[in-house]
Amino acid sequence: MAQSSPNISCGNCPIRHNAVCAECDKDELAALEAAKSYRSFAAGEPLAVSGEALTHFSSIVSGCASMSRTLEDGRRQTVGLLLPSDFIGRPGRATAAYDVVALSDTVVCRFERRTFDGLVRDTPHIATRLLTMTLDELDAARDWAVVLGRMTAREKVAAFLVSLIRRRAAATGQGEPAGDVAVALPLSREAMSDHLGLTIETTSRQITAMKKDGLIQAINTRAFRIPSFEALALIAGEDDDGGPIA
Amino acid sequence: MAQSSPNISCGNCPIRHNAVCAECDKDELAALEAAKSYRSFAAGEPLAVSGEALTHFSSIVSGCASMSRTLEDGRRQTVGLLLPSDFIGRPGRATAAYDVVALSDTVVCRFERRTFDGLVRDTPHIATRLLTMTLDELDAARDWAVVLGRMTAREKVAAFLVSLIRRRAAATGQGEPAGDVAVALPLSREAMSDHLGLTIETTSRQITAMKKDGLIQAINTRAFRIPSFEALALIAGEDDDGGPIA
DNA sequence: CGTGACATTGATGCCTTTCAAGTAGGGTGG
DNA sequence: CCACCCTACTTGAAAGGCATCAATGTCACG
Repeated sequence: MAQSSPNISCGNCPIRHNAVCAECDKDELAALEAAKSYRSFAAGEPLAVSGEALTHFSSIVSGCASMSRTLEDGRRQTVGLLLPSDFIGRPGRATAAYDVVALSDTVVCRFERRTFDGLVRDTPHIATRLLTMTLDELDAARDWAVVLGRMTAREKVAAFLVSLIRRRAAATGQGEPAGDVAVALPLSREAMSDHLGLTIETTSRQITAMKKDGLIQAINTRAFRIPSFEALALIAGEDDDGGPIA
Repeated sequence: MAQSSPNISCGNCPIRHNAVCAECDKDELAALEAAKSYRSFAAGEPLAVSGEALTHFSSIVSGCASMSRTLEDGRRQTVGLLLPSDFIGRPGRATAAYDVVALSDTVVCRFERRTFDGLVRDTPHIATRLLTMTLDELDAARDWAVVLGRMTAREKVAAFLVSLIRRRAAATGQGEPAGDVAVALPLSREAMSDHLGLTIETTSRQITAMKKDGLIQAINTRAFRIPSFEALALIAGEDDDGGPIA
């Protein structure tokens, strides 16, 4: 069950320089320290349920969660993969728009909704950071629309791996990945398929085929070695500059 | 060719209460009046080109534009349909992330990029409004991901018509559409297909089939009568409360 | 060592794409 | 004013990719 977690100091926080608090100075941080609390969720637990009250604004500190919507007949589409520093909720809204589920054990740093609304209103450094992050998320969502709308199953799987590897590298302060890289999948084939708009079977078959083609090597079912990141990115529909093909 | 257009007063502006300026008071508006300029684009003209410099932050005043990305082999996905009050550009970025093309004759109200960056920094009412709009756009982009990833061709077409009708109603200050409604398509079958992640042929076939089923009636190729908005929304995967199905 | 969740593999069918041809509407020039 | 033409749209036939249904395999855990 979801549990409160002991507070850690913002100074030691792993997402200190990437989350909504990234631009805050010492004084502002003190105000956040006073208002924040931590909570941990086990893999599979819901952090939010679409349509229901969302009492807190949360930032992922560690772990991984998916944001998704499920249609009446069971079809499900993940609309975002939440990694450390990503946020859940929005100012001025009391209801969750999507289901959010922990994919692995996850810790969040959170603020009561009304408290956070006040922080956004009174702390320009939070407001501007939130705007930047939201604009980034918007670009990411739009980029993903290209994947969902126009790419083949194989391209989708490659694009997913590429984006996962890129985000990992960015989060650890590394530059653009290159050459031989490893990637651990924080999610099941089902969660992956929901993200890609594919069935589990199609996803699995594409992975198998990509192994046969030497694009990826299985370390285990949830971890791959990628002999050539560039080759993978090429399949994902990108030129070798790291951007989408002109 | 793109042309400068005579300025109109913010007081008479059709998007005064919906655009980034919506929350501005009289004094702030005066600053905007001084900095703004208008420009008009004929249908088919580019407002922005992906990867190239974007010198201005623009708001659509009238008309309609599409934001899209084209892959090397010609596959194209529209990532956003821009209607009056929607904006193009983002603070602090000098390069366009997507292609933006006018679908019909379009007028924009715009600010030089650096001027706008200053306005966002110094005018809280603009910053907060921009945040709200960006969060709304993010939700819309995520909602559309469900359509692209999990819906059938027919559902996609229905969802598109529903969203178009809803946006029209919202822009003209009406509530939720109901019963017998008409809708004028501001775009070609091709642009529509790019938005839906379908081919022109599939889109056309679905429209034909929906006519046969009595869901829509052709006024002409670019305008339909919808005998029952509710019936259309149901096909688009929504319950009759206007929200996505639980 | 049995059990259950997760993943892979196989066979088949269907929806969408692809390739191709035909139709309709709008504008132009004779 | 009408024939012509260009573009946009529609319709048809066939192919292909992904989904569906079904079974088998694998690993962790009790």
